[in-house]
Amino acid sequence: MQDLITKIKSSIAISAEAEDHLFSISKEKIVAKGEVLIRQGQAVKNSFFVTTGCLRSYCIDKNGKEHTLQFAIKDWWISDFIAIYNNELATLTVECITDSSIIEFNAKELDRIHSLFPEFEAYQRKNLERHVVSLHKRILNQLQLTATERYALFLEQYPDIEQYTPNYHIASYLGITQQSLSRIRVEKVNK
Amino acid sequence: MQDLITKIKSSIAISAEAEDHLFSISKEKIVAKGEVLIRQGQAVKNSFFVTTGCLRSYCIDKNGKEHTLQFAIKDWWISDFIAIYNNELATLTVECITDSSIIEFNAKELDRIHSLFPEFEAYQRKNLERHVVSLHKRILNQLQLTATERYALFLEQYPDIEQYTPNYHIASYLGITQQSLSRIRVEKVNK
DNA sequence: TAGCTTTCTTACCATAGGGTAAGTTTTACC
DNA sequence: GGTAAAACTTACCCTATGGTAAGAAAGCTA
Repeated sequence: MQDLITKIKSSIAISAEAEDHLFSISKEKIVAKGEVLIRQGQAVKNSFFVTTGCLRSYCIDKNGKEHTLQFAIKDWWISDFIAIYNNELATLTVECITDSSIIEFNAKELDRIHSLFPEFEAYQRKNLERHVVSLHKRILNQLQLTATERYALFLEQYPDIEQYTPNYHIASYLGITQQSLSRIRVEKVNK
Repeated sequence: MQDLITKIKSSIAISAEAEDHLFSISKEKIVAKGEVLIRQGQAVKNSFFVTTGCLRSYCIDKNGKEHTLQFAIKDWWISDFIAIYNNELATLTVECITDSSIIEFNAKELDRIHSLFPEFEAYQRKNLERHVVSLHKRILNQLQLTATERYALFLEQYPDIEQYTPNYHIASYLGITQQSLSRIRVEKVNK
């Protein structure tokens, strides 16, 4: 929990009351590799802040193929924001790739914190802005780069994720099959 | 300008002072088809709210190919948020696809409005959340749908955009060539 | 309405990446 | 340490989409 408080305080000043409230709605959890926190088709109640380990969110298409939307490691948030925003059932599955420790928040309680303690607004706005920017970049990369280039960029941008996750999850994030990623990795070694 | 005020008021209550301030930093403009409001490689000062017409943002890759990040029609915002957030030169070009009327805001003044009039925070948060959700969906669609399916979905989601823009811009948004889009359109007609 | 410009279509071949399947290697666990 | 499961690689052929080029259609403008 201290990780989250520290992260927030690096961005804004928060009162003792606000900190207490945040603490009161938080639930620290240890989760095991393979555990599913949100399952496609079911209701979504929570958002998660990761303190150790690695989680990912993905959807399963009509052919049963998985497509990874996001990885989350230390200090990142993960949930099914599509479902939360639209108040729908989950379109994503959120699963633990490794044993992890997380802080669980009820999404509605977390949303309410902005009206209770407006000091969080600026923090959240910066968070969302950064998120939008990184999504813009990802879309542009997907449009203009080859699979090989996207993989190189992934390793450069997220050097810490590789250690946690099998390559086929990275492949599904990049939009290619694990076989293609394997070929790319072979070519890279031979250069 | 009334369009923007109406849109904001549909989401939050704003004071007369806030409305006045917003008005004071706004600049209504008529822009012609082909006009470039932000050019890749140059400084980015402004964000734009569209009241009529259609604009798009795109980047040009190392082979000179254009990739459309976004279209913007009535009631949408457009700019180079990557550049604004990172305080960098533009990675995108924003151009008018048709004669349009827009409201121009200096990005820094627009950002400052949140500390001057905190009532805008909630509005902006909702805006950003919606934007994140739509980007998540776009990424998932790009990962799991074929070009044909993406085109059908585009027409369904944004039926108003087609009338403003040549097909090759839509193709560049979908991540395919205009030749491929042309083939897709032929197949569709024959069904 | 003629003539230019822009946009769209068609055709041909090339290529990146996919699907399936069969290994091989690594990891986890009893 | 042996065995099963998970992850990765390789190979073969296939398909969707790209590149280039040429031509047709549509839209402007004189």
